[in-house]
Amino acid sequence: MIIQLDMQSELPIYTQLVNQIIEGIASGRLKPGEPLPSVRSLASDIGINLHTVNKAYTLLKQEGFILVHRQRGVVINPDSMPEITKAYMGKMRGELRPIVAEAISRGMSQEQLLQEMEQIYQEITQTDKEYD
Amino acid sequence: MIIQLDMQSELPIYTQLVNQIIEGIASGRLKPGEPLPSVRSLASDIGINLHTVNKAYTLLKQEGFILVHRQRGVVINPDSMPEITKAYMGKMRGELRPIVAEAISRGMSQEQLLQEMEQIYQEITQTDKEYD
DNA sequence: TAACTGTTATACTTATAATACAACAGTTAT
DNA sequence: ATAACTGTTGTATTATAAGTATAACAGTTA
Repeated sequence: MIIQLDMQSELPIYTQLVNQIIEGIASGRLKPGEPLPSVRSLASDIGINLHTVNKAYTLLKQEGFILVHRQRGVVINPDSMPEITKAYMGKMRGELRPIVAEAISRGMSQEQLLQEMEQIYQEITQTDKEYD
Repeated sequence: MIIQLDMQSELPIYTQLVNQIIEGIASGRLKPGEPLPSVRSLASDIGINLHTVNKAYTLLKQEGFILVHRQRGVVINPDSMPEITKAYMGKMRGELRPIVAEAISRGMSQEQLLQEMEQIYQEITQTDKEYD
């Protein structure tokens, strides 16, 4: 699992970590049951503090993306992924809304916008690569 | 212009202000040339500090959504809206990407996702209302 | 026994968000 | 003229979040 951090980003480090791990799952690079580095080794590898990694793992655990066996380590949830709950849909719409509004203000058509979304979806799920 | 703030939100107040004004423009409720409340009156109306409103206005001005005449006040840009620049597209894609990734992880299909986006686009631009 | 695992606790630093109070320069209506 | 308004700027303060540093605990594994 390759992690790319932007220290100049306005996004907190732990948020960037969460995002990249979720994208790893979405892309298939991280498969169910696959182990993740320990909080200490990952922190050491990318040069950040243990607590920052721990915060990201804790969030991912609360949502159900990963499982934590007390002394065995961290793994991608081997059984299931988080559901499409009403709470999640509300969160997602709340995030999309200002993005869509700005696009409209700038004159972007619905077709353009949907095409961008489709493009990103394809980029993430592109099947022409295998990760083993 | 009705402003609805969520003081419990993780989003800063000035960000909520920016978002709501941009959505006002996108929906047509705020038309080109239309005046916005002064920093003091808006701050007073919604019970926040002058500087918080000023920060939101400054950001909107920098992007080109509003114009500020030194002593005349603030208006929605009467001539043009910000363009769809490469920088903007990069920002937009960077915001969409983690949202799409999470949706994929949770098993949402491309069709479902596009439908949500379309729904939000329609909600914002619905033409069955007139704002005069 | 030594090296590892997640977890927890405390303390500290830094940056951002928001507020409070004040003033300046220019405009507008009385 | 003068009072009331405009955006702008400055400084100081408080609160919260982010990140780091150091340390320890309990259980696992080689």
